Amino acid sequence: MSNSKLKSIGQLGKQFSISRSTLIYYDKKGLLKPSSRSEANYRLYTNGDIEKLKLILIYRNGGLSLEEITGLLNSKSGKSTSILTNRLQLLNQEIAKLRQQQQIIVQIIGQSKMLKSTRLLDKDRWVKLLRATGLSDDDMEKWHIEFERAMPEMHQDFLESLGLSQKEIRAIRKQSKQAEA
Amino acid sequence: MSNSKLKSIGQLGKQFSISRSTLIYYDKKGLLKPSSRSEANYRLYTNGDIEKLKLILIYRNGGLSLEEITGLLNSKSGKSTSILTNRLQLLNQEIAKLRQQQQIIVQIIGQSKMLKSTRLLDKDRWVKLLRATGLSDDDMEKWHIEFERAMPEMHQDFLESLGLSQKEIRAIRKQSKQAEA
DNA sequence: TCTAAACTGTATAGCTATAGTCGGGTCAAG
DNA sequence: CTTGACCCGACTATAGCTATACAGTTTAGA
Repeated sequence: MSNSKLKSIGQLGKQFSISRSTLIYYDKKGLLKPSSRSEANYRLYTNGDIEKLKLILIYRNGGLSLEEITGLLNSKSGKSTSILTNRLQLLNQEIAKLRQQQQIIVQIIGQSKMLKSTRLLDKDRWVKLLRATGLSDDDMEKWHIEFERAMPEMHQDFLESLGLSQKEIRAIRKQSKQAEA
Repeated sequence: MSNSKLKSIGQLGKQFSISRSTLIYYDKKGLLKPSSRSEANYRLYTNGDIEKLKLILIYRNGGLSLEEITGLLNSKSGKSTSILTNRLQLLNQEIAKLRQQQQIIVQIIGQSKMLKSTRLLDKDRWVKLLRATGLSDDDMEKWHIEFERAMPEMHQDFLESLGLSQKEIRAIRKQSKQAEA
C-alpha cells in the first residue's frame, strides 16, 4: 500500500538499526537475500523482504540462532513447534546455569577473606548492590533458603562477614529453614 | 606432601576432565604456564600449577572470563571484589534477558496458529513441557500474571488454544489480575 | 630389540553472529 | 567535474575453545 519503494542496504539498516555487515552476512548465509539488484549490482529489498526481516528480528530477540530462524522461515508448523519448544528448554537450562554461577560467585566472595580484610561490604552495601543488580526481595529470600540448604555453615559465615548480629543471623537462618519445608 | 610428581598435559587433562587443547590454550594465553618443561620440551605441571588450575576452574564455573580470571589470580582483594561484583551484576542482566526471551518464545508459540492447526499441545502437555523444562508452579504463576498484564487478549487466546474451558480461563485470569496488584 | 600405539609438540582452521575496515566503484547535487 | 554519501566484496577481529595435521617421543608388548 504505502511504502512499496525498494530499499537499499543502508536504508534498511538504518530503519532497523542493523549494520550493513549484518545484512550482508544474512545475504551470504541465505537467510535474507534481497529479491533484486540494481544495474550497478546494489542490493534492493522489496516489501516482502522487509516483512521477512521483521520476522527474523522477532525470532532473533527470542534468542534463536540464525540456523533455527532459517528453519522457522522455511518449514511448516510441525518442525517449528519443536524448534521453539527446544529453545524454551534450552533457555531454562541456561537460566539454571546462570543461577548456579550466581551462587558460586557469592560463595567466592563470602569465602575469601576479602570482605573482612578489606571491609568493603557491610550488609547495607551488599543489599544495595543486589538490589541495584536487579534482585527482588523475593529473589533474595530464595537465595537465603538455597544457601541455607546447600551449605548452612557458609551461610552463617557469610552473614557474620556482613556484620550482622548473632540474633539477626539466627532469625534469618530460622526463617530460611522453615521456608524450605 | 603426597603427590609431588610433575604431571604431563595429558594426565592433568584427565584428572580435571579438560582437553589437551584447552590446557595448551591456557598456556598460550598466559593463564596457566607449566612451571617446567622436560628435555623433549614436554609441559610439566607442578603441584603449584595444579592448585592454580583448581582455582581457575572454580572461577570458570562462576562464568568469569579468562581475562577476569587472570585479573583475579594476579591482583589483590580490592580489584578482585570489583571483578566479582561486576560479574554478579552482569549475571543478573543476563538472567533478565533470558527471561525476556522466554516470554517472547511463548508469545510466538501462542500467537501463531501452530497450536490450533497442529493440535500438538493441550494443557497437560504444555504444563508437562514447562515443568520438564525446569519451571516451578511459582514461575508459571508469574508467567500468567505477566502475560495478563502485558497482553490480556493474547492470554485469553492462548488459554483457549490449550483447550481450557471458559470457566477455567476466567479463574486463571482473575487470579492473575489480583496477584498483580 | 623392534615396532606400534599412545603420547607430546607447534601450527592452523573452524565455530557464532556480528562489527569494523579496506580499496575501489557509483550516484546525486552543486 | 568534483565532492561526499553511498555501495560493492573481501578481509579481520572478537571468546573460548575443538579439531585437525604432521612430526617427534615415550612406552608397552612381542
